[in-house]
Amino acid sequence: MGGRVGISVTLEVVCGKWKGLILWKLLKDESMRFNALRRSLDGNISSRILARELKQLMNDGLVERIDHQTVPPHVEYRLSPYGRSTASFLHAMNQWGIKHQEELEAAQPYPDRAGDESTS
Amino acid sequence: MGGRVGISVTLEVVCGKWKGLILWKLLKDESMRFNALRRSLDGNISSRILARELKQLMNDGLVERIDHQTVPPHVEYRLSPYGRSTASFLHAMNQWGIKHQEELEAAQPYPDRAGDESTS
DNA sequence: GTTGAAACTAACCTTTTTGTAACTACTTGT
DNA sequence: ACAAGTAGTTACAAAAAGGTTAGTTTCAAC
Repeated sequence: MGGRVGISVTLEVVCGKWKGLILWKLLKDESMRFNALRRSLDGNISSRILARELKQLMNDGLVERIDHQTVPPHVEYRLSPYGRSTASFLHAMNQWGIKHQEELEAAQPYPDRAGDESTS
Repeated sequence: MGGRVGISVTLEVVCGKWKGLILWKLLKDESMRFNALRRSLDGNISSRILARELKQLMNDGLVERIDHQTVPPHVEYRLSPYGRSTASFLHAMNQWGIKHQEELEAAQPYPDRAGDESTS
């Protein structure tokens, strides 16, 4: 036994291709509309995925949804006060990521992240 | 444009079901043998997966493999000096995870992390 | 002399995650 | 009238991640 530590909880919340980026974006931009957020994320997250990610983040109490109840819909997403507490580790992760990228570029000519394919 | 930030790099390195736990374990235990590490991780990571995770972590320069070259094999894994720098965000993630778990338990009677299934 | 442990690897399979395309209702701009 | 934008949803498909079983080599214990 030694698995159920804080780390695993945090990873469940933040892991995946988009969650971290969404939180990071909302941490900087205060509040964003659905499609604006969508377009800001590298341009290629589908609405289906974004909707689901946001739903999960709301479920975890990190993101709030403000529906302005207008007829061409106007909905905004923002971090909850608690959601903003993720800044504690997101900043650290961001710092490290920047450093790590430099390390990798300096050390490895071939950024080979395969690790499973045949090398014969 | 706005995707390729430090966060995404860090998530690529640390994400998934096991990487974070492996780093966390090696951060505390200094050096571990393959099967000892395996058994310490909740008991149910397969050797195939552990081998692959370690390979990727080595590829990223975070973990070192020390092969004692004995005939019933004896191999140890440990964090590289650089690997130990992940402590900067792993500690923060761990802290937050512990807090978050308390928040969830206090707030939500049903820990429903589904978010995709039919609700009809 | 069969069993078990060491550190893996290969073939195969299942589950989870992510993505695509089309479509909803309603309104504004052309 | 017709296209486009708003915030999504549904059905379907692909890819990635994770897991199972068995097998390798050599020695030490029973």
